[in-house]
Amino acid sequence: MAESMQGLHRTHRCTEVSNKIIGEIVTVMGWVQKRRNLGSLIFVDLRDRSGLFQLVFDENDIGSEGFAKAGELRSEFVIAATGKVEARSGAVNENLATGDIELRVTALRILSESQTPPFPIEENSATKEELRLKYRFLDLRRPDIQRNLMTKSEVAMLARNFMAEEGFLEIETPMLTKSTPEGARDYLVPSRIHPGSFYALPQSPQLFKQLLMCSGYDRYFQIARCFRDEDLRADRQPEFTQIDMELSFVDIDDVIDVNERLLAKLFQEICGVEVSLPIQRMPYAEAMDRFGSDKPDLRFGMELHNVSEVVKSCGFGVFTGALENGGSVRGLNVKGQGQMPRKKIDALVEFAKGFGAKGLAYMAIQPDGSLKSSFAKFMTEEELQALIQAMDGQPGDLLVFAADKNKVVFDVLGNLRLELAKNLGLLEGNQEFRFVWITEFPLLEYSEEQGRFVAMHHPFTMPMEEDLHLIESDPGAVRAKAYDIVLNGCEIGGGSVRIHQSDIQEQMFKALGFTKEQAHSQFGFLLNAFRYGVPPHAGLAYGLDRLVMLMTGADNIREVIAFPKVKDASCLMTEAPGIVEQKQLDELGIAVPEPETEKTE
RNA sequence: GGCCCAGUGGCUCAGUUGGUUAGAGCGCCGCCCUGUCACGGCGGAGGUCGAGGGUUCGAGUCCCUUCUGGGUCGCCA
Repeated sequence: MAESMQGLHRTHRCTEVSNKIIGEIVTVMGWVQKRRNLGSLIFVDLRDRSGLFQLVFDENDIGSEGFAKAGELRSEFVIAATGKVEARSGAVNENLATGDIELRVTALRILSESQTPPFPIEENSATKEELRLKYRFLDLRRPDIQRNLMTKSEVAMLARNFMAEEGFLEIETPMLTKSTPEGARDYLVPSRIHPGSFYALPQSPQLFKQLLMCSGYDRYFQIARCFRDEDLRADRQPEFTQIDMELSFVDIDDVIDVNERLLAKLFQEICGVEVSLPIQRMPYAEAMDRFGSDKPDLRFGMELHNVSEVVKSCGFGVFTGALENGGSVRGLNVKGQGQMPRKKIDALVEFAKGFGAKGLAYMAIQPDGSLKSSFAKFMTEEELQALIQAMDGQPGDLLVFAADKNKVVFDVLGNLRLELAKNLGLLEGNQEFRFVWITEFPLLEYSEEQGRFVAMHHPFTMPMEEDLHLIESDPGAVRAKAYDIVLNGCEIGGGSVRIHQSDIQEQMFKALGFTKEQAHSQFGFLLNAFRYGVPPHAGLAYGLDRLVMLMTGADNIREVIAFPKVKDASCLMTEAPGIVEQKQLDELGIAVPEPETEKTE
């Protein structure tokens, strides 16, 4: 039944036809969005990636055979229609870019028929994501997803052009590379030729781009696919794309400068937003202190107050206990929420417990100045008043406090701050794009699990010169020449100046508890390269998917990835990952344990 | 691995304290219709209520287990 398109040539996409070419004969091809059959007159909305265009079928124009064919059209049939562009004789459709014109069809070909799709192909789909992803090829026909992917393409194109103009070279790095145990879990690829040996898919091109600097390429960039075998989130997929760059003979300010101009360009072109430069910078310690987060959302206030000093000798054991254990007591002033019902406050306490808090102390200042509080009975009136003053509390405010180790306090209040902003609708209708560079990250953080310091960024991050002397005496206090670019509370990129001096690199490995042998077995090729003349270098990488997610206002990363994985890292459409044939396993020298059989108890 | 939410015709949902034959809108199929664009009119088909087990005279509804999808904590240098 499907017809050939032989002899036909598409002259226009749907919305490329305009009222400027009324009277011309055009051929359009696309999918049937909707048919409206009035008996002796049939309207069809034709869809392609550009939009919709109305076709009119009248037996007087197309003949009885053609008209009968038009009567058979159904949703998602692929057709070619040739005819004359006309101004609409009926009403104009204001909702359509092509709403004032239509095509009077004189020839129709059905290029492909379609079954009725399992869900409607339309904007703002209400369909369950599970079904959309199983039929992703249909879901991808929807205009909103098409716009997202077109935006992503545009961002990549703009970035490429910008980088080229700035003298960056686009150079590919391997997908089959070596596993390094630091960092995220690797996806492994077995080697057929070396049974028992494995490649790893790159978590980022980090080491290769540093080697390119050693090789004199000066300024490198790549739009690079990266892989991390960790659990998924709304903004995390196991494979994702970075805009990755590295520059030689630069320090922090040089990297920040070129990236601010890149961001300004992207947001100007894509979102029509003027990013005022320079972008604010905030040291990590300040971000934690004020917002409890290293990716603060600066679109609203509700900053943390450190009240440790005020409560250090009060009668409330939870507060003083936290301080005695080296922690702190900090609070949020939730303005005007002093009347929040107990039920909602309890929900906040539960929320806080999800981040490791043992509880959440609160104090609701009633409009008449009286207090409803979970801990007032442990404090004197003077202590309470001092605390309220330290929190800038006014009648009608709700004060919430976390007392614990600093990590927990920041975690709890940082997330509570975001949760409250969401609950109270503080960001509703906010169109702002609020950027901030977070700088001076700690170089190392102590891992309880591993019983040693681990690199916060990676082991090649340059310590700040003024902190170098602390690397042995107080490793946790050393700050790094690392920076993240944060947009509206979302980390969209990050990078660092790298170590290019072998003595500092050795100190770093020592601080990480690596022996020379371990360092060499893992990163020998890089350390080797560094013996042959290495320029000072630094770099940065953006999460392209996250960036586009924010630009398009999508609420999860799957909306900007053509073929994403679901929560358990499988693909509902292809059903990957899948079982492979024994022959393949044998060739790779891989033995797979029998699936566990039903336990009999 | 933990916690939370959801699952009822193709799609989106409603379904009361457990009580006849499980409903609606859209879609789909057929007939009619010359200016529709959420076309309209008439008629029709379509459901093991995610699965299994239990309680009960009786389960979409209550209990247990499990599957699927989502969110999140852990994890993500």
